[in-house]
Amino acid sequence: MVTIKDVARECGVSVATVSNILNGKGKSSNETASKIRKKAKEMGYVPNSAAIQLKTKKTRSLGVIVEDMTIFSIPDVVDGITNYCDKMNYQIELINLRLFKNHNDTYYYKDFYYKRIRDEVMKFAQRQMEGIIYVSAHERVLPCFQFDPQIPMVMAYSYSEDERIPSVVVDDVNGSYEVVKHLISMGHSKIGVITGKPDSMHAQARLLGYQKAMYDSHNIFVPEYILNGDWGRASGYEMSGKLLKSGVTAIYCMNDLMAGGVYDRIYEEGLTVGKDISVAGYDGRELATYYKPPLTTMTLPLHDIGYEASRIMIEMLENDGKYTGKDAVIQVPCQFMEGKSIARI
Amino acid sequence: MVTIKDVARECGVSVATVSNILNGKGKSSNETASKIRKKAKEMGYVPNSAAIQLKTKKTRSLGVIVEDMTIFSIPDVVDGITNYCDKMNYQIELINLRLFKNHNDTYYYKDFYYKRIRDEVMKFAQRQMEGIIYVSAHERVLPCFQFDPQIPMVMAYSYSEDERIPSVVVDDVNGSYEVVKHLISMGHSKIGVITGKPDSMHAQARLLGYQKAMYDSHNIFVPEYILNGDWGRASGYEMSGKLLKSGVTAIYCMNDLMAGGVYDRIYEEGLTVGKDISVAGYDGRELATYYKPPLTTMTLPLHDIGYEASRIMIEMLENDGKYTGKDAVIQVPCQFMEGKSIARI
DNA sequence: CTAATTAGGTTAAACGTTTATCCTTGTAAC
DNA sequence: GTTACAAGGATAAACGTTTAACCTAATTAG
Repeated sequence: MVTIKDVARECGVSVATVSNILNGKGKSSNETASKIRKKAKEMGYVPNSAAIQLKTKKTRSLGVIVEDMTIFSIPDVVDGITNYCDKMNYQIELINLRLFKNHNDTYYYKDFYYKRIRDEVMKFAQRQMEGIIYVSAHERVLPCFQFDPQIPMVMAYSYSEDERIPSVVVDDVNGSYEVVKHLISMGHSKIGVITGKPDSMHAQARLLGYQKAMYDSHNIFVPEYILNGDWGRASGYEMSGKLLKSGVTAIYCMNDLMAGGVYDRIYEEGLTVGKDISVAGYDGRELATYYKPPLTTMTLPLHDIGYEASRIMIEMLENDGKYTGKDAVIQVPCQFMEGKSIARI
Repeated sequence: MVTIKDVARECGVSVATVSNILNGKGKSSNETASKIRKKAKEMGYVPNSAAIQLKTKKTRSLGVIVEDMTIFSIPDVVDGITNYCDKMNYQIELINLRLFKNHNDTYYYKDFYYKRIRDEVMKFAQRQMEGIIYVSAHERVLPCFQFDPQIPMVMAYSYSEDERIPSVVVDDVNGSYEVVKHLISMGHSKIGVITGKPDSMHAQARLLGYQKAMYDSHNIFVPEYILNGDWGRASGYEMSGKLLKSGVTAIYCMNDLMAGGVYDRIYEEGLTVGKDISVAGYDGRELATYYKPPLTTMTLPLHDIGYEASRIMIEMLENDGKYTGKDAVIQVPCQFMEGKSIARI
């Protein structure tokens, strides 16, 4: 490997001069400057980043921790992160916890879980990462960052309990509001809803959006129209049975998977989706475009969440690691995706 | 940040001693040893990895380049890579080229494409990555690594033209062979096949597997049974129209997406999949488990490919960066996934 | 004509480790 | 009582940069 010394010797100048020229600092004649640049290129000089790091204490690297690389949504968030970091010329180190794969249930005990994360954060600190982005599709709040190493952090796609740590999340309330508003605008007022797991933040927020939309449109609140699902396809199938009997004209599922189960049930009863009964989903998964008819749903802003999270991270870095935004929680809007699963009545 | 000097001063010994103890080298009394270890922990000493890197020239980091994080298969391969690297205590730096997103078509011109990759490899070299794993879901061969920096490389999920670079790929021939053998074992002999794009390595290999299975079972080769698809759902729909007329009892699609189109067509003609006509797929996508009936398919060994690629990478690293395996191409077997889409006749 | 400034550099310290070499003691062997 | 050796450490150079401080000659201001 050719070093700055080699270049300096070859050009007959000091290393300081080479360093200055190559970094666009200091002063020097155009003559030497171009000679140095030419030689450096010629000799294939690449600065040793370990040395630079050691000296400047800047790595221009971010640590990214994901809970599971292979589940829906995570890769898209990472895609957004890489997109912005590339633009800003930041490097990314990736840690994939594989939380749902490596370990048995004991792993979920708070202590183990937190210890693992703490260890990884420590490693990142040791490697001089300038900041850490934590990506989780986990619904529950993660209050796990109340410990030592003062390295700036941002949560993407899930919440932090610690208010000093900004969280970039889906704007579920408004997204859900829009879906239901759309159903209403198509003439529906008896709108059943199959929720996700009731203790999930997403389900809570989406339910609020539903209620707000219903309220704003002066629809009477009917408790029987609200049934708890568990995000799984089977629960969509199961709950829609009850809903169909209750006389609703539309079923809003809090994710596309459950909507799949709802489709199954509807066809089983000899009805047709988008004609006899309407269905709306949430998530905007590719899967949903293959449903027959294609599902009307809300696309999650996964890429944007990653992008925004890294934008905030780098902004913090330029500000002494402190977050200066007014809200600790940043809501990113979903995008409406119209299919053919909703009838006008 | 507390350095080794601080620890040394605090313990009243030299930095060399601290370094030796903490790295388990040299000799020293148990007394000082334990004192140093205790103090170090107490003071929260973490070694500065930039300094270590500078001195030892070892980073224990691998660069991973993926062409697009968000497309099917890539995240699972990365998952496999992280799994093995975690075990071996190697760190990962990620670059997501976003090849199909950022740029218009001109980008695909060989020169641009190669230049981009070369640039990224250079960056990795500068950052002292010990090796690079290149992950591509691209079908075509990538002859792009014939350039300077002698940093060890491994290809995952796609082929390299350069024989010095090992490629870890799906064993398509045998996977395809097994699928078709299974169809035959269920009593089918008139087996239509919808291929992927004919110029793709995957399609070629899977076709060979098909032919081999047919030949081994003494089935007559019928050219009309082989129709070219393009991996897209629509082409499955289209091609199955012809196939149904030609009297086949089973249709083998070279991916699950096309199989979806085939299902559509079959139901449109008033037939039932898994009864009147059988369908087999390839890829083992989650999607396929939601088909009705669930599709019988071959699951790609994506995790294993990543795992194996990094295993080979690290093996190379321990061997002066040279690959010593006998084959430049490592085939990883698929796993058969039985659905209910194949009738016994 | 002198003093101040500037252009175009050079010197050397510093970043935080590792590691080969060197230096004391104390003990054992003869 | 000398010689050897080992145990337990210390010294200092080196890794490849950056950067503050310094130097010299030439130009400019007054």
